Amino acid sequence: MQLKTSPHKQERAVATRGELILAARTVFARDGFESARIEDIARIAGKTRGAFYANFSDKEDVFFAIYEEDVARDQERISALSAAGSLEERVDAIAAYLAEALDDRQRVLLNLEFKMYVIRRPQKRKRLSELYSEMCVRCATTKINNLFPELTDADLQKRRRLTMEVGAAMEGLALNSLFSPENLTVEQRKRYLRIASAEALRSAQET
Amino acid sequence: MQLKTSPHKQERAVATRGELILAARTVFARDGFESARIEDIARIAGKTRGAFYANFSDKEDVFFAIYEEDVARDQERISALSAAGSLEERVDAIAAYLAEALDDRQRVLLNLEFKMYVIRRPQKRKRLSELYSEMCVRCATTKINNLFPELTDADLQKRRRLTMEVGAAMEGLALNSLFSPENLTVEQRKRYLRIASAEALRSAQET
Amino acid sequence: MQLKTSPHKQERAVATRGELILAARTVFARDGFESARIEDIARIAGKTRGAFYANFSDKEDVFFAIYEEDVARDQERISALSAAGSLEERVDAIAAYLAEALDDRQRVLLNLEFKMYVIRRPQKRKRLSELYSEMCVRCATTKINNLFPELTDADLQKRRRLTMEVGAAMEGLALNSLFSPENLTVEQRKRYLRIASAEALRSAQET
Amino acid sequence: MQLKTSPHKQERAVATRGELILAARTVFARDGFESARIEDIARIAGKTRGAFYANFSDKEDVFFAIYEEDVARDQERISALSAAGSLEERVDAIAAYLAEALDDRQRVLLNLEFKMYVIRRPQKRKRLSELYSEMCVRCATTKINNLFPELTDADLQKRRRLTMEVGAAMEGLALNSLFSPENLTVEQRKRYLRIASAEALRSAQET
DNA sequence: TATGAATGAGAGTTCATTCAT
DNA sequence: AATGAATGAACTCTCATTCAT
Repeated sequence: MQLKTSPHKQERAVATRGELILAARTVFARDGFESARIEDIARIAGKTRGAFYANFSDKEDVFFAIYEEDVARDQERISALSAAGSLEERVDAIAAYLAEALDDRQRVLLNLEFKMYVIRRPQKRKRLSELYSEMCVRCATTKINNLFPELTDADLQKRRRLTMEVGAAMEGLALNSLFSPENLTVEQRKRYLRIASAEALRSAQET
Repeated sequence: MQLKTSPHKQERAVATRGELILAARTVFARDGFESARIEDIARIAGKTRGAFYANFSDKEDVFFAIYEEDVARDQERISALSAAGSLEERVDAIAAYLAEALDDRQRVLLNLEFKMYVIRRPQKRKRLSELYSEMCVRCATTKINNLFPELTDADLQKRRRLTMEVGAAMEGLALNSLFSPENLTVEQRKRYLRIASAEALRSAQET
Repeated sequence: MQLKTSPHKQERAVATRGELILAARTVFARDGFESARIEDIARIAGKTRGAFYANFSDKEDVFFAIYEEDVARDQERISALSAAGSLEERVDAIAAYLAEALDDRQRVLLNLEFKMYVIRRPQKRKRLSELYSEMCVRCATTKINNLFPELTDADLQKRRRLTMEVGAAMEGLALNSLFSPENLTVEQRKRYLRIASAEALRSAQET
Repeated sequence: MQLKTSPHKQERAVATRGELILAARTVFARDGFESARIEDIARIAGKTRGAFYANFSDKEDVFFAIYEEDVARDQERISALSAAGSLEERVDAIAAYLAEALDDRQRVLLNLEFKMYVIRRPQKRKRLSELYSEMCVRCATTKINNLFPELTDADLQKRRRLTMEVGAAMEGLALNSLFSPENLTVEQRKRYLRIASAEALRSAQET
């Protein structure tokens, strides 16, 4: 009943989990949650189904683990954005980050998948409450807002709107440029992103 | 095996098909394409699986039939929009139509589902080519543009952009307000819609 | 939505269900509930797993269906026993019936299996309440007691004891003669049955 | 890799084995052989699966080890019963021992489980032959018979019958009082035990 | 056209068992 | 002797689809 196990084992276990999550990203993005097969995830990770179930309770479990990773990563990256420079420059910095995120096909598809999943299973929100509040935090109260001291604390609601609106619109553009690249180019998306950000920011400063 | 008082066979068949499509909308919107069960569709339509397979070759078949119906319906409705009035008024008319469409949860979910389906199965595009070109038409070359004679035929590309960009952004907003209604209200979406439409239109008129 | 289906289909469905139950008896008796494989049941019935699941919700479902059939059958048979003749003759009739039941290896094993199942899952009793009360009825208040008008209604408790005790003892003998036929022969069981029945009856008649 | 203060390796190994067997009793009695999970056994013993496989070759192996322990224990205890006193007193002593055994739910369930196991796997008898003959010895040729010098050696068969019949009947009563305690109380079982023992003994003395 | 019994491939999940440490 | 990560066979159950009627 020793809880201390050899470092090798622990390392191996962590590595396996990481490989499985990585593989799961590929498969969920490629096939969608429903069509994703555990066996595919395991095989891509170079493991078997058994290894999968040793690390996750079920398919939903990895799915959420991916989301957790993404939330953590985004928060870190956004925190790292510089708060220095003119308003213009800071808008640029965020726009660049968003543009990068939107260029990541896998990331966009996983986000869409996750949102559809939650929309269809409102009862899962309870279990997701932690993740969900993290997401809200990420959207509204993270460092992103510190980038804009022009918006006082009293404007929390507005900052939320700002973030959500621009993010949402961009997601729609990303989805549709995957759906129909001929009609909605990456260039257009970038242009729109700049316009929308500026507009949203401007409107948030009103009143 | 007497047929009762019901009308001609053909009429009944058409009615059955319609009822099945209606039921399929409900089920696809509720469960998503993969999780949708043929039996549920049939039951909601008051039929059995047999009736389903008498009318559609498979699950994908109804799915596309729904899309066809939607494309046709949108074209009709948009054609019916008045081309009279000031630019402002015409923007209003379209915005009102879009707002209505975005308020229809089922419609939004079906659209998302369809797009995800196509994104994941690029090879299906060939089979979808007819539908797909219809969709492009709907997006760019339909009567919607006739509403704006200010934009000359030479600006076809710009008109495309106009439609796609605004539509895509709105879809993103719709998705996210389903995902997180607390953070993105219908009111916000409507406000954003007006701003984005005007901006897009303005940018389309440049040069 | 006609509920009336062709007689052929109905007949076929009923026949299939019957064949599956029959096969399930064989498999449950041979392998026990846990080890019984649905596929074996289906194959022995000449069907596939799908047919099984069209007729039963799960493994437990057939298991209980078998029990229901057995309860019904026993009640019928016992009702048919003649209430005429001397006490001796009536004891003989019941003893003969019990002896027959105990000679049926499959029946004994299924009964044991069912009892073990319930013992280990007390929470299942709620769902089993109907079956369970039927069983009690079968044990205590059925026609079996009418065979012995010597025991007045006031002695219901005693009649219960009579039935349960003898039945239980016999089940133990049946189990052990399956377990160790060399040490406990059928002959012995029959002799013991007569003795125990008479003794139980005698003791039941005592004040 | 220093070994702590614990005693010799061998002693630890014996202790581990004992703890595992103890845990296995709990789990087999609770879940049955098929449903019993090695992991549960190990966890209850405060060990891991590895410890289990270091001590037993497989699940069947512990199962039989339990049986061996039980056989040994019963023989010891029965040997310890006093052969002094009147016939009546000696019957009482044995009846008391049986009553105690039947009150032990775990013991009863394990016994039933073991018997069902063997009934279903006649081929296993070969491997079980040692155990099996031990069991027969326990049933017929142990000290239990020495308690009754009234029964001469010539009556070995009868003594066997005596033991088996009463034991079997009692097991049936025990099973059914677990299955349906409302209908078959412990009191009844005890009463029946006395009657059956006396009757069996009497019949063994005949001729 | 419509029925619904039946098929059977396929997926998720469990768990006895192995093996490197 | 003991650990626990990993294996992989086996099993239950689901459901799109077929087909005789």
